[in-house]
Amino acid sequence: MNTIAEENYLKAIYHLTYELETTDFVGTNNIANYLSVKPATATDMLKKLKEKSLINYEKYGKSSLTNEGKKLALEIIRKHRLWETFLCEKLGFNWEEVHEIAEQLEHIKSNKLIDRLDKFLNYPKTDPHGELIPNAEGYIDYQSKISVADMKLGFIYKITAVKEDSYEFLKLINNMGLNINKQIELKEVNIYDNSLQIKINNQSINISSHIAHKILIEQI
Amino acid sequence: MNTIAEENYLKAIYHLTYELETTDFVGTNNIANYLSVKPATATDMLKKLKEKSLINYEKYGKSSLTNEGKKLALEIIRKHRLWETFLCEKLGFNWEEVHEIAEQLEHIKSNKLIDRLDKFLNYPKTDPHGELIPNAEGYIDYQSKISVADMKLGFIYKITAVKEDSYEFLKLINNMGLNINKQIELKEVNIYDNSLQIKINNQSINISSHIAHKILIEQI
DNA sequence: TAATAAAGTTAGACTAATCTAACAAATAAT
DNA sequence: ATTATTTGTTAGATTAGTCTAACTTTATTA
Repeated sequence: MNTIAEENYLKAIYHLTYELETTDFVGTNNIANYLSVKPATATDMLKKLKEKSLINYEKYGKSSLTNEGKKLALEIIRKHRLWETFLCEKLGFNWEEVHEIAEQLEHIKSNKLIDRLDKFLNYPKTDPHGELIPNAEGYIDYQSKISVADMKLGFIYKITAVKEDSYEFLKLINNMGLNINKQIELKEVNIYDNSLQIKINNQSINISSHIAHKILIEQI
Repeated sequence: MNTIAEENYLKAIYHLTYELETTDFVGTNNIANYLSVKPATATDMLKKLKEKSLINYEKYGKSSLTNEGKKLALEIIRKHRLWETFLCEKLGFNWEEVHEIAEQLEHIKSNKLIDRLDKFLNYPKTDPHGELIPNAEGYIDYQSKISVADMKLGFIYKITAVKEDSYEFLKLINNMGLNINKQIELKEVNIYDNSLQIKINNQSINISSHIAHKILIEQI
């Protein structure tokens, strides 16, 4: 079993490598800065995590997660995002308020608890910020995150979900014929305003960039 | 803000004084034993809690909670019992499984969280074990816990709740005419088996001690 | 009431996580 | 390529919570 501090370092390394940086390795100062501790403190913890085979670390070198470390980091991120979803959907918090509380809840130790929570929330794929939630095996379904704005020419997609569920938004996309499971294809990007020409229902329609980002799709 | 260890000591002293013992003071060994730590460890913490004005403690003497300490202890107990209720009612845990998880959840810091949870659970008065849940001000409504078995001669009560909700149990008490809001009065205790003669609906009926403990009442 | 037992405290040590200050290595810049 | 800057490490100290071992106080009992 790992301490809360250890879990926070693993999570930090995960975010820095896979979400904020382009490289697969992160520096000690980087980690220290992210966690608001001094570099000396981070050095000590990196040694400890290397000892536990959770990270790759060499003196004066950059660090990276081992497979085991990555798996643990994803477990914590899963917990964090499921709790955030719970706080917003069930307890009515705004998504700006939930982060701090989820930072505490993510360290509760009980696999059964988190699996039951997942079920209670109906196995959500994304949290209230739109971030993907890893499943119990630590697998992230990146497919489920691409939106109409990410479509590439020459591929066919289908609409799977929307990111906003206000009545007004749903009415609009319904009027445009953009329904779940409909097939959709990119024809052209209008340089002028980044709006898209889309083929749907055998006709070409124009979708604003704003709307395009809110409609999730999957390649078929 | 207090540490998790401090909170656990306050809770331990509360339980030992108000729920397990008859006196208002508890010994150091008693506390240490309850928390599975050595007496020396407890001594150190007792000094610290005295310093923070959360307990009354004198060298070689017994300890007790100050008003502030008691208030904090009740806050933690409130959180513990609300989380237990959540785990059982919303996530489908059995009541034997929830204690360990609630021991962790009770230390999450956020008043807003616990008040929202309380609302989400519809302001429950007791947890799944039948223990009373203190309200946000630390007040425990002991009235709501007395059962038919606690009735005194010469007072009039009304039925407010039941502690078991199996179909069979509800059918039985319905057949006996014991419904919510009905007025009820004690006539006699049968020494033979501790069963009670009760006046209800203008007739005298016999209720076994077992059933009597499961029907909650309130004096009117 | 004096001896014994039980309860409680003190002193010194350990671990985890943090810090500051001094130092060392790696990278960038002239 | 030598210097300057940035990055990272080491050593020693601190705080919280715990331990063991030795000691003191209070309570019990013969």
